[in-house]
Amino acid sequence: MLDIKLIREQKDFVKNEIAKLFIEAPIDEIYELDEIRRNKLFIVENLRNKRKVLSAEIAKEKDAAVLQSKKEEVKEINEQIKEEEDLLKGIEEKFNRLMLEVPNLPESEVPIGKDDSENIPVSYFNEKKQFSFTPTTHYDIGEKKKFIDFNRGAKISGTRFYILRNSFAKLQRAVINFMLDTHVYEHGYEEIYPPFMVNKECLIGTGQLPKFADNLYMDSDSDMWFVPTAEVPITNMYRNEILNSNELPIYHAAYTACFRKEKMSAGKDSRGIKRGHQFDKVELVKIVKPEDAREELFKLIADAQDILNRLDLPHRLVKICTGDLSFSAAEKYDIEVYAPGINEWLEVSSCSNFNTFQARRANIKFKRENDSKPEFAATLNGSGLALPRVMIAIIENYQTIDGNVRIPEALKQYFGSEEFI
RNA sequence: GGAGAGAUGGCCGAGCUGGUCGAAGGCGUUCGCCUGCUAAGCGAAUGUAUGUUUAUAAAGAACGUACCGAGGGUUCGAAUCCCUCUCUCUCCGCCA
Repeated sequence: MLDIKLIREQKDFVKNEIAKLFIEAPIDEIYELDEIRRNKLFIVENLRNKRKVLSAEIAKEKDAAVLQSKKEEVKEINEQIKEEEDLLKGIEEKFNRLMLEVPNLPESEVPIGKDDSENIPVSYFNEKKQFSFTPTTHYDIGEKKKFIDFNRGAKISGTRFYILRNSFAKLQRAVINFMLDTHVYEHGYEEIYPPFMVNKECLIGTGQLPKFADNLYMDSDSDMWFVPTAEVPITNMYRNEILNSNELPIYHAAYTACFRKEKMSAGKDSRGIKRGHQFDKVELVKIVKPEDAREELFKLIADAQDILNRLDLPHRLVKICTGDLSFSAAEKYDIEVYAPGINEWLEVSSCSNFNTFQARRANIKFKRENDSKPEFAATLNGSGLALPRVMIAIIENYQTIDGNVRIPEALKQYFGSEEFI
């Protein structure tokens, strides 16, 4: 959520910034509604004050006739209050609804661009591997060795579900442990195991709702929503809290399964394990002082990249342009790993700085000093990393000519004496 | 799932026979005094959000409104009474 004062005082600037995102937002409407809202609030508050004063007089009034007339007077005021309050409530509901639909403003460093075709790969890491044979895909290897069971996955759960078996299941578990261990022991994150289901407030807090409900699974009679990413439970741990500045920065790393309907990408990426309704992910979340947000973003990106470096996987960093920024993000970088079998750059991480946008929605504040005014904190997050695509990259990059997969050096400690799977 | 108890400010904890209660008291924190140093002692300050007016380079100031788990109701007036919901604790049942 944006600061209403920013819209109130610099409406044209806000409109200009949002134009860079190539989407529409009802800024003019909000601006007008804000003024109407404040006028109405003023009226209501004055009426309430009148009532309060009269009530205090009634408490002291001795004369029965005067008492009665004052009571009547308050009753009339109450009717007015009721009327005005109803109007105010309607105005505020609309105002809040519109405010929740306004996206975050981009950082000035974000390149202007219409859509993902204008994202900019800024740097490349680790050489692509040279193969003496034509590398095949992870799904061919997986099916041949019976380590991925697509048919049974579809049988028990439907399309876009698969079953990992045997060595691939073990590999995935090893990668999860490896990533968590690295972030927790090497990068200084606190490990978190959160619920995989959350209430609606959380999803509003981090910005998935109200706009993106169609990508979320939920239990309709208990207001329980499956998390689409650990960002949601982790960031919302601090919802409605005022943190001490000595608690900042907060670094959290969490493994969760993630659930997404992926309706909008129907038909896309249907082959393999690249895009499913359920996938595992290790997520990094930071809560920091606003002035530190950008610097923390680059540190977070480095932490995520470190996983790929330790696995010796070729990857690149892509700067996301304004038109491809997600709703809540002010600045975003994707990390894409190269998979030689399917010959694609796969997004394994999306690292975003939200500035105070999510904190405003989730009401996450901090105090600089004991006696200073609470301020909104900045939040950031990034995958560190998304499992299926790291699996694809490992399988396809480490495949051997005889159809096996060599276990990467960094993962050996998670296996016994095995060299290949 | 059944029975009962509870939810108050950073924390603890009064108030709950309705009326200067945004809320006693204590602890904590901050500032000042005192003091070889520290501790103790003494004094003062110390919730959040928002509106109006005013002011500034900023910060602010004055006044108002809302908030005692959430939402509704009764009343001239609700932390206090009534209803619904959520959560916590205790006991019983069930269970990975």
